[in-house]
Amino acid sequence: MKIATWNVNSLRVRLGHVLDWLAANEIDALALQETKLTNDKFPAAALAEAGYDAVFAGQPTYNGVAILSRRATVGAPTAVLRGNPLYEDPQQRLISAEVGGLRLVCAYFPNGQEVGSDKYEYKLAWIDALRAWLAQRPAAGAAAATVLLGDFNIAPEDRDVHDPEAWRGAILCSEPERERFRSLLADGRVDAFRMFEQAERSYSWWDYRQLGFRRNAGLRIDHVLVDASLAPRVRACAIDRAPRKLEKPSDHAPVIVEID
DNA sequence: ATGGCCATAGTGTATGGA
Repeated sequence: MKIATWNVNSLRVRLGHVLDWLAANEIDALALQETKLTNDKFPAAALAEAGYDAVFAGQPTYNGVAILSRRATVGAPTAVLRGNPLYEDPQQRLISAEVGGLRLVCAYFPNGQEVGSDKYEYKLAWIDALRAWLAQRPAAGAAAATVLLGDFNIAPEDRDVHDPEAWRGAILCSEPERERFRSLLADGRVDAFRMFEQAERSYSWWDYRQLGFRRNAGLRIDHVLVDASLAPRVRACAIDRAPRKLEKPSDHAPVIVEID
């Protein structure tokens, strides 16, 4: 089963890229972030035409998340939950559903804007609440194993940053953010990307400015965390840079994980 | 020199992203 996550930075603008990419890569489930669409504008019909069922949680202008599943291979998403029951949040950043026997949790972590700002405090509180909710899930065996995937807006280590000194302590790289990423792992998850040999300077986001992609001036902030119980079934994990090379790309590349 | 781009709402230019 091939599962992926992609911050598309407007599904309206990127729908063509998403459809082309799904067709080319035989993706069974796709977690989307920053759809930037209200639910009435979600392109469910076009996706259905392409063979994908969708569940989504949107709002005007900002945020917005969705989970797509390939009808022919894994069927429609079930047991859909929007948001975190432990954390009232008007921002649509979280949607979860069962697909192909796995619990997928699609997350768009807050950006945080600047260390010490109100948005930064919101980011940390949002992550703490996510952790608390995930910890409440029934014990393994009683429910589907979980894949937590999305745009975490955290570069976990210096090797995930193109210029670690320039980014030292900055938003996306600050120690409190990294500590929270590590705590999500310590709770019993594995960073699927780091289970495998990867090229040095592997990133999932590149700034639109300053020829960021051409210079590979990027960050690895999009992640797939699998429950430790799932790790033996993970066959591969990779970042696909191809869509970042297209005309009018998202600034993020998709991350694909293959699970038996 | 610390910005440069992109999307949205909406038709100016501000906000947010990372």
